[in-house]
Amino acid sequence: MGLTKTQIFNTRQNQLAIIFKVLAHPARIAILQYISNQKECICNDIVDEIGLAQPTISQHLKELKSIELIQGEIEGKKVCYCINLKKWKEVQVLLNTFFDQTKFNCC
Amino acid sequence: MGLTKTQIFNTRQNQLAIIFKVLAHPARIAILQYISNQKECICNDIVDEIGLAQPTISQHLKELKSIELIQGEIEGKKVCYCINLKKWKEVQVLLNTFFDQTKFNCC
DNA sequence: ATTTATTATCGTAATATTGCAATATAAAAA
DNA sequence: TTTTTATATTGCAATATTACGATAATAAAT
Repeated sequence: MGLTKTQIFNTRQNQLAIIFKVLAHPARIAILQYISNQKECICNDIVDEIGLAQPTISQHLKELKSIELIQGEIEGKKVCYCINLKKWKEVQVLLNTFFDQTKFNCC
Repeated sequence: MGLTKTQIFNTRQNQLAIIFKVLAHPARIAILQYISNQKECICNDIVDEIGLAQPTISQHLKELKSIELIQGEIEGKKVCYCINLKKWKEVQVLLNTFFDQTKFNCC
């Protein structure tokens, strides 16, 4: 096994799980925090800041891009990574909806 | 490798990542939704509801318990699992703080 | 006391994730 | 054109996660 049985869950449940999974790494949390506080957010600066190898950071950035939480704008040989504010807020609403929809009937 | 370098991140970043990781599975999302909408939240009912084997559900419940999102009360040979409302709200606040603290200086 | 019912734990196979060296790609600088 | 700089991709080793059969543990029912 080792394979999540996504087919037995609904779209919303799988969507939430994917979002949580992308956020489930301290490096990706740190990258998001760093990007959001910089005026110039260049990949190479992130490598210096975080302390992981360049390919590792590149891979984490790819995962953050996969759910569009960040977007990269090519500027010559550099890439400026930025928070996708629209998606960021959408995700926050989605997570809050999940937390608010629990009804606590039990115990 | 395959081992997350937690030591290079701060406590808050690691704490957030752990919470996100616990929530990063559709079965655990489904379990939380199911528990929160039942008056009687018995482990065996969860097994019937979700469609994964009993040991698998038991393992997922253990992970949810590990960050105290749920608590289990033994009732004879059954166990009543409930949302830990205090922790639930704490986690929601923690996640919202993370989302609100991004400042979007860039781009 | 034995059986039945409910949940937890162990062991293990399959798959996923993490991290990095090596290398590729692409654009600017020399 | 060659070199340098910045980022992405590939390939791989180490570790983690997912799922489940087998089994243990515990309490109720017979």
